[in-house]
Amino acid sequence: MSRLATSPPRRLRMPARHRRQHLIEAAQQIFAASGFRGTSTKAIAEAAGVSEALLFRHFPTKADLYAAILIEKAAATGLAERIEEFRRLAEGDDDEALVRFFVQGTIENNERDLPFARLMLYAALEGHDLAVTSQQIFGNRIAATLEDYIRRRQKAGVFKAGDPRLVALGIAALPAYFSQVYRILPLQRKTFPTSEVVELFTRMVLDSIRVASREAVSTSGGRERKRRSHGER
Amino acid sequence: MSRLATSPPRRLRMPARHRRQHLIEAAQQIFAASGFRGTSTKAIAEAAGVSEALLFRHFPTKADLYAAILIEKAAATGLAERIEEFRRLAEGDDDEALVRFFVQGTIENNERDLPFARLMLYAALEGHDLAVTSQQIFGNRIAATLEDYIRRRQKAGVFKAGDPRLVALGIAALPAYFSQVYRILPLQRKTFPTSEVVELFTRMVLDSIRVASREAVSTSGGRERKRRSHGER
DNA sequence: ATTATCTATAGATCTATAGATAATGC
DNA sequence: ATTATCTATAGATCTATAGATAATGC
Repeated sequence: MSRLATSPPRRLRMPARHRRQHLIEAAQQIFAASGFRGTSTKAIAEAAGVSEALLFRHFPTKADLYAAILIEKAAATGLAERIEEFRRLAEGDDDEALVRFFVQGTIENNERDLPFARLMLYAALEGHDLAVTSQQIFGNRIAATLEDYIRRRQKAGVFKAGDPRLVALGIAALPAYFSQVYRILPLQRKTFPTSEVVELFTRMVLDSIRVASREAVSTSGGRERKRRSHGER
Repeated sequence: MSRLATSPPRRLRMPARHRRQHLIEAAQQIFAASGFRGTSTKAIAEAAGVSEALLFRHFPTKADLYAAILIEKAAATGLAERIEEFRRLAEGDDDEALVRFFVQGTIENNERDLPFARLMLYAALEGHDLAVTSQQIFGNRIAATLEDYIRRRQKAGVFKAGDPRLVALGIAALPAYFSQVYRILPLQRKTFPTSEVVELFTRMVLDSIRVASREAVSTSGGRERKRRSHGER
């Protein structure tokens, strides 16, 4: 075989730690593109530029590699800080700030690591539980915080009635569905700048959950009428 | 009937037409569960109770079978009639009826054929275009009708401003995302009756798109109040 | 006679392992 | 000496085909 001067066999060695990390990243791309069952270890090894044997030396099975990705990435997404800030916001009464943070965070989080978002969607479809899955898809802790906030604001007469779980889902739906259709899946050609989407959705969400304007007689009937005019809490 | 050593392998023959249909239905279940790449022809043949050879006699390749499902089902979902009725509604000015029809139709359509819904999501992720895909996921024609309606109502001063494509997506998001999280994917254990979801989401959507003042005055008043009481239909 | 179906199998691809070899750190 | 890496390959599974056989309709 003729060997070009520029590309010698060039085994480049890496310490196990680095190689492991490198493999995780390469594998993530491929799994994100084709799902767990649709991805071969050969494809991963090629993408990473190593032999399959090396792959199996780092991860005893394909499933182990997949699990490593989920664990690794779930931690690394900076989700922890996001939850922390969200919690702080949820202690106050600034509905608009809270909603904007949530809407924007959801969209930007997906954008920041699109392959990971795809991977999560695949994981949900393929039914890999690993707990991580369901946690990531909707972010259980964030969801719980959001629900508590809704409950509190409903009691204060600021938010309309409705099962908090459903209301929370209705809020999450806009940024989540937008991300899916416009970013994660290749369904729409035209796209929108995130800022425009965030502003529109923030307004839509607020209008959908808050009791209409302060002085107007409550339009949506029923129990909202007992809303008080003094500050909540 | 119990099948003991005496019972012969009981070949039950079907005319090609029926068998073809039968294979399509069996295959749909399996594809829906595991996606195209995650599904083996062996698994399909077993589910259908026939040999792989027979499968390949009806469909030259696995991809042909998959395509046949998409084509077959896309036509059969009764989507055509739904679009027609939606068009009629979109010619009038009854926002609430239109939104309720859309929200309810989206959720019920998904419920009616959950495997197909899963299949479509897989198809979108795996990138099988077939045109059908993108058409089904959001229903291009329905989307276009909805956008036109939004545009018209914005001009009439009834709906708030905002890119009609984004507003339409914001409307679709609630029923679509709900269906995904609660019906298509196995993410939540607790569930909600469709009627409750439809009522809440219809109200949320209307409040999110209509100009506030209008809300107090216009069409939806009396009838809505009556429907809101928690009794079922 | 025609058609639906099966068994058996080819050849490709997949996951995983064994054993050899080259680079690195001492 | 240790560690990272490779080549080669086993054994399972996958898609698809060839050729045989049983049921059906005339």
